[in-house]
Amino acid sequence: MELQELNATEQKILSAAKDVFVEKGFDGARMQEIANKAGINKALMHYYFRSKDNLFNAIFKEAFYQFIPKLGENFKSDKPLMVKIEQFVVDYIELIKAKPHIPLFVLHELTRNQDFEEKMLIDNDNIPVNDWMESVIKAIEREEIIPVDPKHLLVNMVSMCVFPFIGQPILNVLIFNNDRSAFNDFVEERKVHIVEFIRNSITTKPKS
Amino acid sequence: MELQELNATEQKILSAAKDVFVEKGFDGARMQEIANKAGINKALMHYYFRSKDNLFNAIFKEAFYQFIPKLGENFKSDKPLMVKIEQFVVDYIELIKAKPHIPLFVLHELTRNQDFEEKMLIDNDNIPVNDWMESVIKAIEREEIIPVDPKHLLVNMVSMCVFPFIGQPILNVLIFNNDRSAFNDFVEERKVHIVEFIRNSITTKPKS
DNA sequence: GTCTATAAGTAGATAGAC
DNA sequence: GTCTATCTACTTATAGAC
Repeated sequence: MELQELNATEQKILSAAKDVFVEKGFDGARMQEIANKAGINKALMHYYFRSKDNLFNAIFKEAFYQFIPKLGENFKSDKPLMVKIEQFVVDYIELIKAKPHIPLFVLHELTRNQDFEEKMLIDNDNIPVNDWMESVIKAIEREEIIPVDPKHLLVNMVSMCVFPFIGQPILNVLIFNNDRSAFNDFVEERKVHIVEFIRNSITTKPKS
Repeated sequence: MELQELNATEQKILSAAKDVFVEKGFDGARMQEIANKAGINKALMHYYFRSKDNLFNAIFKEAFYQFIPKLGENFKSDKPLMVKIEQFVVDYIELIKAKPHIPLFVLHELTRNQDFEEKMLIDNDNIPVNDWMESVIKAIEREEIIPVDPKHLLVNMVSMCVFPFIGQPILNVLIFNNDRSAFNDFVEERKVHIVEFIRNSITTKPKS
């Protein structure tokens, strides 16, 4: 989306579209439901956005970059690695807590639409994985942490933050006996737990 | 599904249905495509399975229990916890490698269909989370591992095994530059890496 | 059991009045 | 810009011949 002005109607449509697409997925979403939720009719949606595909693309890019955290500023800094990891884990869990359905939605749609790579045109500059790699290697050289593969460490960290939200329906049944507040408490605990779990695994300091 | 006899046609339909539903999801799947893939026509599908919903339910339960690993035999044993963890990680990654699209499919459909709990009638006996909990607590008492919340440890372990497959399209772009064999190597490495990562974090032995 | 033909309903999209 | 009414295509499902 360009940085053009959006009138109130367009904004209402986009907001409703995002709600419905995220909840139902592209295939399950109905233009009629989006129109109803936006308080207008279908014809007006097609006036602003020519097709369902167009409308979807308009909301997906934003959802995608909501899911891909901006590691940039954090990892380019010169703080100790564990400080950066703690900041990432806390911020990322907080982010997903606010929009818990975004990760599953994004990943499902990416799998559905194989040629997304061209569409999304992910610019690796915006998502500086290389900064993360260097950051870990430096920490190893400084002997802040023991030798560890930066890619696996990154995937471990992200997995442990995101997966509970994607697997929530199963966790709710198998672990929390459908007690919704128990799940929320659990996620809150993870901000501390994940950092400690990683720290115990990779830091050179003796354990307490 | 009961353990009744299934004729060849039914099996062809079920097999085709599973392929299409898992690839496209319920909303994206078309009965016509399933019929084509099974080498029959739509009418015959409706003769055996009354509706799309019926056909879906027939394949979903199997997919679900393919995704939920049977921890039973493993965790009821009296082996050291790290031995059990290693066995779980290796077996589970091998399982998902064989059917890499099952996890995202199952989780997406569970989210789509809120009342699945009644439908699936998950019997907690088959999925003995309690055995895992006791197993961890025993290991803490024996001082094989340091004190750690069994629930978080379970979620950590499962997350690190499953998430790479769910997030594969993103990992492929951000980390592996679309080199598919690099992803496969990465997953293979994780069988060892995850176990070591957990061992370093929770065992009482000094690090090497 | 297996097929062809078709019914009934719904989806996305457009025409055209205001 | 916003609406009502409608078109066209597609989807699930069924009727009925063999």
